Amino acid sequence: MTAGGIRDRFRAQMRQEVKDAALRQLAEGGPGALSINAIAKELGVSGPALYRYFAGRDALLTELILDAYADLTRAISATARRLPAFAAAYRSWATAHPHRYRLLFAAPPPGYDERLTDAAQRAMAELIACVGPGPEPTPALAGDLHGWMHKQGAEVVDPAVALQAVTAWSRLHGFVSLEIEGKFRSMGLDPDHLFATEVDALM
Amino acid sequence: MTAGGIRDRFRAQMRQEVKDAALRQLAEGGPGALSINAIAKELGVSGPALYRYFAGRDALLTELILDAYADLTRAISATARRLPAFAAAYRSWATAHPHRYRLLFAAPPPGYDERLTDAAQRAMAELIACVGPGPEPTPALAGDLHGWMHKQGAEVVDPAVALQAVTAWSRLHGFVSLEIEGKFRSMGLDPDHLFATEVDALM
DNA sequence: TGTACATCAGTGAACGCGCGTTCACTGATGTAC
DNA sequence: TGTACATCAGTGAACGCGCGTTCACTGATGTAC
Repeated sequence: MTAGGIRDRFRAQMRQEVKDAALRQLAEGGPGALSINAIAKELGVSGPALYRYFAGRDALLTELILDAYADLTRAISATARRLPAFAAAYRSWATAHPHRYRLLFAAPPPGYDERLTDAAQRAMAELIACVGPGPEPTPALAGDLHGWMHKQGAEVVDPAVALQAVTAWSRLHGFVSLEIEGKFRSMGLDPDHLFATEVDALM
Repeated sequence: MTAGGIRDRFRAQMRQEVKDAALRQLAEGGPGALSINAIAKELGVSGPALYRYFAGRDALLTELILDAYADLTRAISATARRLPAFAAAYRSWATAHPHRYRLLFAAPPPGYDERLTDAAQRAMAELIACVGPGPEPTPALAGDLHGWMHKQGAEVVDPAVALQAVTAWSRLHGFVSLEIEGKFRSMGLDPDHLFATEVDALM
């Protein structure tokens, strides 16, 4: 099953090459530029060959999203557990891989895949570890937050901390997504300057 | 030129029907579901017929984006000039027309169209009218902000006000885009509750 | 060490589909005399 | 009021393209005896 046979190694490497080519095409062609045939051509192989490695276009796309979540989670968990460091790491990852960042928020392939929400929650757990309690949530909201953390399992967290994490994420996402769409630059504003201001206000 | 002849009226109405069908398809099929042929079929007309009304797919898309900006601007300018009212109107418009809201941030059709940035700035001007001065921007940022408002023409605005507007927009966009992608709901959080909290913190 | 076999990567043809766009054309309709 | 003409909406065929996916098949290669 987990054999390290020659064929298995070859398979793993080829799968990675397919994914790399897919990301390259997403980066160049914008979203919706994920084409089995185009990837095959780039790898110098016929289209149907890729079906040895992925069940189809949707399976490949799903894996790219999962990889993106995992990669982002790795990036943000490698920092000090403080909000400014988190924010900087989050932004760095997004601006370095804008097409992958977009993947996280685009409509997922049809066929609800539980692995996607799991991956998202793993990233969120990192953020929760970086914030302190914010304003006390209203009772209704506290109930929601409690239910969410319960479903997520593991440790019980102060709802005021959970709320702070959600708020920070919302603001960070707003900033980062405007930045990668070039909205600040098209207004002649330097994103670095703006970000410093925004991070100061985050806490 | 601006004749009100029968043919002109017919033309205008048909153009509108094309755009309506286009929006319907965007709403159902997700982004990238804008197809000349599919629209024609929905209108019970052959594909090439639409070329009487729009130069091509890109021209149609550009007009949809311009319409969306204009419609959003109308919605937010119809409110009291206070930030909470602005935020509520902005969110209402976005959640009522999520596919059109996405259009505003998706990659515009190739061939840079100055009308698009103009439309965006008109919306931004409404926001500026709703906020008071925030924290004093750093000198570099103040310079950027000054240049931006200068290019935008008209009235001179305190850079601290402009910064506050940009910040509010960034946060609002973060919240709204997470909401319309269903990220809060998938965490079991009620967007209404969250929004109330976020708006409190906006000011 | 040598041989037979099972595994599996990759091919090429085909299916059915949809896309944006052009072109020459028909036929209705508003308009000018 | 009646007629001739210019305008223009819409058609159907065609072009060239790309897509995801299936299928039967070839040929190499690792593996088991």
